[in-house]
Amino acid sequence: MKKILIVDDEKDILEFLSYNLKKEGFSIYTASDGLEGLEKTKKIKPDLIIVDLMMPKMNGIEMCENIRNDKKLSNVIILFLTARSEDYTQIAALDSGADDFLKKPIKPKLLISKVKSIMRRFSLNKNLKNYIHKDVELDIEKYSVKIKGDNINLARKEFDLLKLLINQPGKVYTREEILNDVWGNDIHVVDRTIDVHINRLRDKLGQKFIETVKGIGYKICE
Amino acid sequence: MKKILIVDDEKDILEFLSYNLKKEGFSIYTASDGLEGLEKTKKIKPDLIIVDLMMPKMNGIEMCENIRNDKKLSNVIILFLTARSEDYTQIAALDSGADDFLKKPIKPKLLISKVKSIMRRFSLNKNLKNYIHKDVELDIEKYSVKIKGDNINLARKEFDLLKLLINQPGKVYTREEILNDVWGNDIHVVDRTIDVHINRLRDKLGQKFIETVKGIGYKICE
DNA sequence: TTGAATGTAAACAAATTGTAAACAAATTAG
DNA sequence: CTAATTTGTTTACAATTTGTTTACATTCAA
Repeated sequence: MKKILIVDDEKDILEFLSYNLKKEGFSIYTASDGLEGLEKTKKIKPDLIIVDLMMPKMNGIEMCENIRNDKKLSNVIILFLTARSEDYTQIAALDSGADDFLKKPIKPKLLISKVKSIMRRFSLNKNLKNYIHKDVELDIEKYSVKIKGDNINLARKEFDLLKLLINQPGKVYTREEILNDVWGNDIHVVDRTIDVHINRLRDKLGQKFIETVKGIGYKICE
Repeated sequence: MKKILIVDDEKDILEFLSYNLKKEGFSIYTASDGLEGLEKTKKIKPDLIIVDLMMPKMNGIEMCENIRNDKKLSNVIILFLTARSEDYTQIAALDSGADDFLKKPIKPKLLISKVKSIMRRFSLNKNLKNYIHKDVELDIEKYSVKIKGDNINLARKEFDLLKLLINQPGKVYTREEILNDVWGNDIHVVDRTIDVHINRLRDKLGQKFIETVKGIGYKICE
């Protein structure tokens, strides 16, 4: 499920956007100022951020710049919410790394269309995603994994498994989730196969990188 | 150099856009209706298309749909030019696969900003004429390849394959991507054909230049 | 303490790739 | 035009890597 973070200081707008986007099946998170938005971005790692240009504490452009300067977050799509459509504002926003605009007043149909369209566009390039956690760096495009800068070699299933887990360090992935994501619904393997791959990953990544949650599944240590 | 195709039936607008974009260093091509636009898209393979919504013969939306349905062209960015900004029009356009909008009257600064911003997202160095990586030097125009300055002879398919891979050293190209790019999606050859060509490339370029990523595809060593 | 869950090594199965060779198609030379 | 040559494709099989299962050891929590 695609995650969308909405950042706006006006409660009405937050609710309005949440309602309309939830209806379309997106996972919605909210924040009410730029600082909170930045924090949640780091925590949640949304696929898309819809952010108001004018906000207290940290405005949208500052927030956007902060995000673009963080290598770990560089893949997120940023959509600006703007009341005024003056050119100079848009230019500043574009330079700060915005991907698109939504003009107030927001019309639900246009909102949905735009969000879907921009998601579609970016899903073409989604293989550019990188994940960094602790000493481990994962580059989807290069299919490479580095530990402290040194390349290590992972087999395909090991890579896919790590890719899943590293999506959200700290989150426990059940065996069922893992089977569904890494193997797919129609392929049936014994549960214990996962354990074997986890074991091999631990050999390569170090014993402490992946934690067992007995009775549930596995997670990457935060 | 990035190629931009502008499709509009109004000569004034074609000239206005051409002038402003040429000044920024883009290669500009033009067409005056949707049909011509579609043909030129196939021939030129532009990075970006700026297309008027309303045109004779084939309107922008139809043209856009046609392009989106052709897998070979699916990466092109499409920017709509629209006089009216009514929502229903925009929605139809977004659904047809448009990436963004430009509203008439067009302001040069906004145009440039928008074009650059949207290009940045798709910043693949596709149309460079020469590639140099390690000891290997590839000249697209001359169709020649040098190793440490010495010419070597590559067959056409070998050349095309190398040209693709050397686009982004380190990036893994899947067999599917390779087939799509080197052979095109309407020509069907067996997967293993790729392997054979890779093998021949290795004989000529040295065994260590191209790396196998088992289960995925091939990449050029960084 | 005890039983279920997990770690782990080893055996086995399956998939992928390297590579040579045969053949087909396209190109070039005569 | 035809023959010779080059290029492109398929195939077969060996080598290698990867994936899965199994069996037994170990751990952990009730």
